[in-house]
Amino acid sequence: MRIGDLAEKSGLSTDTLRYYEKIGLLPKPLRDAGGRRIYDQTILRWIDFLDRLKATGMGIKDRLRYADLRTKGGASLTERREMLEVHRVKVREDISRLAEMLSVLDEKIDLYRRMEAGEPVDPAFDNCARTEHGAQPGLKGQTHEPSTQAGTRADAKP
Amino acid sequence: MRIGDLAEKSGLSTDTLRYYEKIGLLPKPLRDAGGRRIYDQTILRWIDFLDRLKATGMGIKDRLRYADLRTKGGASLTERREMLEVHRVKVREDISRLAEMLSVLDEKIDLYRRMEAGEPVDPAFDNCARTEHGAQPGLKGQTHEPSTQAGTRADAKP
DNA sequence: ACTTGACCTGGAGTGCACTCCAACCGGTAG
DNA sequence: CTACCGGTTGGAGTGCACTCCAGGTCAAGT
Repeated sequence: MRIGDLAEKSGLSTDTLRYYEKIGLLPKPLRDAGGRRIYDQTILRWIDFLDRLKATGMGIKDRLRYADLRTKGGASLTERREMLEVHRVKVREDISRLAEMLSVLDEKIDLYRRMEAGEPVDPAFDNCARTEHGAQPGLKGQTHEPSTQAGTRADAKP
Repeated sequence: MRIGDLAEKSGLSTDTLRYYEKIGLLPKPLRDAGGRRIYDQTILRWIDFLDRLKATGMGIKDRLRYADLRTKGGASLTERREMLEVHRVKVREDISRLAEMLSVLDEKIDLYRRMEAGEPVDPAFDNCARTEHGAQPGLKGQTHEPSTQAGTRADAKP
C-alpha cells in the first residue's frame, strides 16, 4: 500500500500522514526501490485508534507519548493502560458535561419557542438580557447562578 | 464591577475578556470617568453561556454569530433557536461518539490488564502490532479488515 | 508629592494541528 | 520519447484561541 491508498483508506490526507510520521505518531514505514513509503494494513488499526483518541479530545502530546510507549512494545503495557485509564476518566467527565449542556440547550430552545409564541416569559431567565441599550441600574431579581465561585475553567494548561 | 473582578468571577483572564470584546463576543461595556470598563452582573450569565457553547465544541465563528444575533434582540429569536437546535444535534452526536469510544477504551484496558497478567491473548486484537521491527513476511492469520482489494503492486525491495 | 496597582491600547508571540507549495524524481501509458 | 501521475523533501502559511508585553494613564492610599 502506498501513501495515496492509505490516505484514501484512513481518511487522512497524504500531507497529514507524512506530518504524523514526522512528529512520530506513525512509525517510519519501509520504502520501495524508488524511495516511496509502503504500508501494510496493520497501520490502519493504529491510525483508527489514534483517530479515536483524538476524537475524544486527547491532544497531540499525549498521543505522541502513547505512540512512543507503543514502540517500546510489551514493556510499556502498564504505562499505556494507565494512560488509557486516565483518559477514560476524562471522557466520562466530558460525557456528563455534554449531557448537562444538552439539558441547558433543551431548556433554552424551549424558552425561545415560548417567547416566539408570544408567551409572557421572565426575561431574567434568558442570558441574553441586553446589557448595552437596556441597562436598568436597579435589578433586584438576581435569579439563580448560586454564587458562581469562579473555579469554572481555571486549570488545564500547564 | 471592573474587569479584574469580572475576570475573577468568570474564570477568564482580563486579556481574554478584552479579546472577546475585541472580536465581538462580549458587548462593549460602559466606561467610568477614567476610561475603565464597568460591567454589571448580567454579563456573567452571558459569559457562562458562551463558555458552555465553547465547552460543547462550538467554534468561535458560531459563537460570534450567536453573539451578533443576540445584540439584535427579540427579532433574532428564531434564528438563535435554530442555531441552538443545530448545535443540539451536534452535541448529541458527540455524546454517542464519546460513549462508543468509552467502550473501546474499556475493552482495551481490559485487554492490557489480561496481557499484564500473562494471559495468552491474540495480539491481533491489539492495534499495537509492531510494524517496524517485527515484520515477518509470511503472516497468514490476517484477522479482520475485510480484504480491501489490494491495489498494492508492491515490488518489495531486495 | 509620590508610589502603587489596576487599568488602558496596539501589536507581537505562542501552540496546536494541520495544509499548501515549489522543485524535484521515478515509473508507466500512449 | 514524452507526458503525466503520484510520490519525495523542506519549509512556509493558515486559522483558532488565546497570551504576553511595552509603554502609558488614572485614582487612591501613605
